[in-house]
Amino acid sequence: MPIEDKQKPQRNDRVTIRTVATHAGVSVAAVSKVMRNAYGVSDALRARVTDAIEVLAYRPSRAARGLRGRSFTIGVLLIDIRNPFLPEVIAGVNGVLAPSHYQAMIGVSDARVQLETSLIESMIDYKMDGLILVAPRLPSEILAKFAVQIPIVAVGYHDAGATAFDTVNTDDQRGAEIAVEALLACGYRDIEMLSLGEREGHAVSVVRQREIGFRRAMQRSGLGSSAVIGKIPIASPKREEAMRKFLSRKDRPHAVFCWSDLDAIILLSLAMEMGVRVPEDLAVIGYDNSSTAALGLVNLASIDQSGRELGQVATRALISRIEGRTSAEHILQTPSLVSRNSLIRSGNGTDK
Amino acid sequence: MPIEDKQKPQRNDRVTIRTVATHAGVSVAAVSKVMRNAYGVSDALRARVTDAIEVLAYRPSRAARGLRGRSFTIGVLLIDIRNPFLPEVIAGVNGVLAPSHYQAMIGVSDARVQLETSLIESMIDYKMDGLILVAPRLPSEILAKFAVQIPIVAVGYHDAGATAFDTVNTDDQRGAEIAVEALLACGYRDIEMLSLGEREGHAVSVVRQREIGFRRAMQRSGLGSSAVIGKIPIASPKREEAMRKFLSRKDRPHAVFCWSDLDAIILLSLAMEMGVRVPEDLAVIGYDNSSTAALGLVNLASIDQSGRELGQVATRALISRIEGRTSAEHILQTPSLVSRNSLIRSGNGTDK
DNA sequence: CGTTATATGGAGAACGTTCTACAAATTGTC
DNA sequence: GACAATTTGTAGAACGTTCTCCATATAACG
Repeated sequence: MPIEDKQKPQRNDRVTIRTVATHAGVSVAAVSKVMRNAYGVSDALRARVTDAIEVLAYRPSRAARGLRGRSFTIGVLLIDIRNPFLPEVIAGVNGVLAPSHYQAMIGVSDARVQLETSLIESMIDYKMDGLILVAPRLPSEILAKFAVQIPIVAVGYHDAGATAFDTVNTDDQRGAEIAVEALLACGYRDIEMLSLGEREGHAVSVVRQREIGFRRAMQRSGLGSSAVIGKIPIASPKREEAMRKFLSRKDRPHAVFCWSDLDAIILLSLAMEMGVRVPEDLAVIGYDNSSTAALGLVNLASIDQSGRELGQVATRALISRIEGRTSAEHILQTPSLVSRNSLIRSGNGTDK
Repeated sequence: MPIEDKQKPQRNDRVTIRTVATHAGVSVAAVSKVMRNAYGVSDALRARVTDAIEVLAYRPSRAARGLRGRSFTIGVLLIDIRNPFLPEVIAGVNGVLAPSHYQAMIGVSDARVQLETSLIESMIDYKMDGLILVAPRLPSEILAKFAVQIPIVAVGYHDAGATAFDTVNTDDQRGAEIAVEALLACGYRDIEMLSLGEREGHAVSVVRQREIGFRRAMQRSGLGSSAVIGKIPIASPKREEAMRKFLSRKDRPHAVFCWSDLDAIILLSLAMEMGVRVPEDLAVIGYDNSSTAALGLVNLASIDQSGRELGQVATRALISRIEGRTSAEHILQTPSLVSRNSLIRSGNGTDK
């Protein structure tokens, strides 16, 4: 009688690659080969293994996969889940990923550098196959350091000089120019930009890019000297306070370009409260063309950058990088204007 | 000369538990003990290991951890990232998790049962420690089956009879009652509810609960016979079409309770376009008290359920379950009314 | 000083994959 | 029919943890 009878296959109830192998009467390696559809599998073998997988409803353990090879998961890092622009990006990512065998896991950093770092590290520690970082706060050098360990695509991060990772953006400078051009076309000359407070957003952030575009467009029209950029704090209630101050200024301009719909919509609300008519007293144009902007009640003109498309493009870039590309790619989409009543009172408006 | 010189510690550059052990001059097991602060570690040993971890900036691999023990990650499954209510829940989850050593990973199912299943399975395969499912679509039996494999807390899922998993909800029946009571208090008698199309939302969903509450409150006031519930499709453009039809009805009621702010806000917009005055011609009350509802432009009365609190409570429940609780908990929070101009024209309104 | 508790550290077997080397079987070639 | 080339399948070593035994060293006790 053999002492070595420690062959107790059913100790646990989890179906592993070993269960499949036994059931199909083949080796573990064979099953693995079929899974990865590697070279050297006969049709007969493949069929048997596929059947066994089907019957047992086998799912490979992502944890184990991660330990050895790929985990078939890509991590998405969001700076802030509240911005209605971001869900669009996610939708784009999921759309591209759906037919593939990859899946997305999302982390939310709440714009804290600390948390952002630790989430990126976690995703690396999970052996995820690649990362899409949306509007990250970390400086380029740090990202480059991470990019050595894992393929990275940054979205909403203007660093065309990066060699270690890819970037996908809409041309925010151009977007701001379009906004200014639209205001100019309506006849406004005194145009101000409401931007984000100094401490938010670094040099490569979308905000600063939009400022550059704003300045350039104003300059180009000979209005360079009056190209004022107001800085609005990001958090309540200081934000509202700053906007109220702006609205009640004696020398308030007749047109304003807000760096984001988020701010523009609040500005619209406050304007209404304070009896400032839009667009008669003040024309407003935002950025992002969020779903709220499109509401009849709001009717905010905005610069559209398709978040969905951005997500799609970023995902495709990431996959190509995962599959071996090493040279950096820097993709720039062109934004477009969506004109609405906050810019100029249109025919189908509500002022009958 | 020994043939066995395969001791090449620096083959890869990843700092593993082995690197730490070598650096500290102790065994791998010792380091692991310190990490888990298990029994049987002297202060001296702990200090040396801690130092080594610090110096080497060691991070344990989540993949490896998952394979053997816990991964210190909890999965959050969102039905839809667009609903502004959900970010609040995430904020609550992150808030509770931040000081702990747990981290949240989010999956977005886009309300597809297929994707929801596969995401839950993935999270199990990652050996996550627990799951928070927000408004899942899967039937209770399926969730129970998953709950055998991993601790689960369902949010926005009314199944107080579930024994395998916990639920955390606001009392949606009560919320609807509060809405009706508020409308009654303003003197409205002909009240309709605009709910979600039949095919969306199952018996345990929040929508159906709100319908029950609506009916009960109407019945209680002797208005049971006129308690009409209209069903609005969830997707554009059918949604807008149905709402337009409602707004142009000859027998349109004077007050309407929308199952969600999402719909209420669109209704408000269409009402404005069609010249239906709110609240003079039609009073509207929504549900969720989303940030958009609070905008001065919108000014939508709503039932507030603190998403943040829901997230916090759910997270705490999950952690206690991970730590061993096996009896099911079913938590019910009480929602509250936030009155605004869409309900009744208040003094500080804009109609000067 | 011998015996027994107790505190401390380490060996080594999992966990479920991937993937390199290699063996065995089959086919092709002269 | 001998040999090489090719195809097909398998053994078994990683991967980086956790955690159950064990082996010591030290303290306690008579």
